[in-house]
Amino acid sequence: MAPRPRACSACAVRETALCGVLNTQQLARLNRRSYRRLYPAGQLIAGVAASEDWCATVLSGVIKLSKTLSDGRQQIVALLFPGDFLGRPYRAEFPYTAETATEVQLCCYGRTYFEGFMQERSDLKQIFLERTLDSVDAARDWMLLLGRKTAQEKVAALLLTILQRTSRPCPDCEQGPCRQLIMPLTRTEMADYLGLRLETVSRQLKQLEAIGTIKRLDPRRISVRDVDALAKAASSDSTP
Amino acid sequence: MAPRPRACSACAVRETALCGVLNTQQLARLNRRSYRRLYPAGQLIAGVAASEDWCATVLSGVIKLSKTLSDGRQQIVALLFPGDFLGRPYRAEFPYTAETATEVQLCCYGRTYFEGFMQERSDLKQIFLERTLDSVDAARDWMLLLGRKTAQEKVAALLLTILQRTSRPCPDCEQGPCRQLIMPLTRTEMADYLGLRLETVSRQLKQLEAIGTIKRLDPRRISVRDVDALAKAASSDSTP
DNA sequence: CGGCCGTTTGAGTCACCTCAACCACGGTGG
DNA sequence: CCACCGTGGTTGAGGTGACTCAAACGGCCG
Repeated sequence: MAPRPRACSACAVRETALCGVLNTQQLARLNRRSYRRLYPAGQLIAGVAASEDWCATVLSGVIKLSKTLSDGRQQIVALLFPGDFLGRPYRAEFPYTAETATEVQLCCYGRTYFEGFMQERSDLKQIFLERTLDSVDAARDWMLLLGRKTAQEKVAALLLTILQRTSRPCPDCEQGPCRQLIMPLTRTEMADYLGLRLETVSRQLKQLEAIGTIKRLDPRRISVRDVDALAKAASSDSTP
Repeated sequence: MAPRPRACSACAVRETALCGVLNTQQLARLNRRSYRRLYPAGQLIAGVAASEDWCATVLSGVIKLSKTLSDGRQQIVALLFPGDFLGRPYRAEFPYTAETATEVQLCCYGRTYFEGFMQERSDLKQIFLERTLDSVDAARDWMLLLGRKTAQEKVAALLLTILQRTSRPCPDCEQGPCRQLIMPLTRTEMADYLGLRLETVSRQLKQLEAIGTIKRLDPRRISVRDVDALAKAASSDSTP
């Protein structure tokens, strides 16, 4: 459940994670206070009730952050991919529910220790700040989607996001406009992220397939025949 | 258009703004490099095309940040009230459209100067970071509203937000459960913030009045008869 | 084989949108 | 002083995109 830390130099997210700015010596210090955790898919990581005194870097897998209304209505407010940061520094309570969408591996640190480390290493804090600013932008982009886009555009936009965050070449047709993606979310989760019902998501996927933009290989695997058409279907905002 | 700076000690947002953490000496230094701007209501402050090299603290009034799709669909992604920060440090492009909802007074600084000042005064940067983290939370709260709440709940939630951010005692009935608010937004703007149409906003306001939760004094002035009922109508999230 | 889970598909409904008329208010100019 | 607009808000009638309910499908596992 908590394997011993391994060398940061061999870390899968060495360049993309926050700690990418640290030199080897600083990295070694942080490493000594870090520990790994492995969660199966569909597991609660951090709730709201429990005050969370730790934070982490995602090494592998996908985490969903969600908020729930008292009557059960749920909204996924963010997805965390490898290299992303999980936690809420400077605050004991974590204001979301964090659950694994797939199997997830984390590199964890104590929250206050990490805060102290940021205080010392101002460049780390700087990167953290810039990432937080990016999170604001991402959340606001998604607000535009939730408030103003049609079901069709929402589903297309989600496919695009997944494609960008987990780019992998399509085994059939190397490079070119065709790409394959593996959806880390169930239909219900996709709906909870898009502010839709699962049936609507399913129907929109069918329609995107009907117009030739994508092809469903199986419920989880989707081949994007035409990335440009998908981007057009998503009305990727330009904010001119 | 750009009155000379005045003493920070007499500033209306002295305690609530970012610069509240600075001591008088540091404040004086920042003050020397700041200048004020006054905008009438309904004015474009900062666009997307123009690279913005300045940022500011809101002294008075309300600013809306919005994003627009190429076909004109618009979503307001945030409202800025007195004491709030406007701008995007560490980036030349400002990713939103900023417009005044009411008359607005700003205290402006050069963007790179402000960045340098944050670098020196790490406690300023700290506060800025914590505010940015709060912005993420606020945006995600609104995502829940946009994705999962009904028109009725959305309108109620907006009234609550305005009430909280611009609390003023009701002239008729001092304290008690009754409060009055002055809506800084038009119906169209309310709709753009809530992901609705203006007609729907108008109808929901009527219905909230019909059930006795609010009373419309005139289009801009609303008396909240029962704040608890309004909070209930808004399904204020608990995330249990 | 049988049950379960996630997904798909269909039919009917409804909350919100669209279109359109009307109203109240404030400014302008004859 | 009043006729004339223009703007923002309200109200009504009708339409529709997404939801609701329900059934059937397919893969997986015991």
